[in-house]
Amino acid sequence: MNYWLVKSEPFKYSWDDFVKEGKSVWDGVRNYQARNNMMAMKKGDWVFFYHSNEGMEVVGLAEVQKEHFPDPTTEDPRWVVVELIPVKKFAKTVTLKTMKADDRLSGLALIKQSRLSVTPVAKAEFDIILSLAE
DNA sequence: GCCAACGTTGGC
DNA sequence: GCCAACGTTGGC
Repeated sequence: MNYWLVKSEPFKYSWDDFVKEGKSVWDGVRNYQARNNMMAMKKGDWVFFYHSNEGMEVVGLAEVQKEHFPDPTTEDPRWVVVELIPVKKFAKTVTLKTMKADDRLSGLALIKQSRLSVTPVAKAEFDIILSLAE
């Protein structure tokens, strides 16, 4: 079981859009590192849903429903997508500010590589963020 | 709106 | 294969 974090700009695709649709094919990723992370996702892995730009906070938890398959939005065979389903919206969102202020989260890939749209989350980090969300 | 960080492209 | 130029992302 692995843990991840995906970013989305809420005015493009928000948590509410995600819940409304009931699932999401995570397409449009055009970065090798992010792609590699998606290829490492397994069905049942948990994924934090983070709002970038506006909000800058983790808003909910998703689950990997389908492991990687070719990105239907491009002919280019290099790119893949995964399918995610919403699990739950957090009672309390966890802001970037909060995570940055927490020493235990100083190694978080989200913080170290702020431009990467799909990042891994260590189990310890996952547990900490989850505890902050309740 | 600015700018730092970083990835990609293309000329040599 | 190097590196300058350029584009994009995302925090502030």
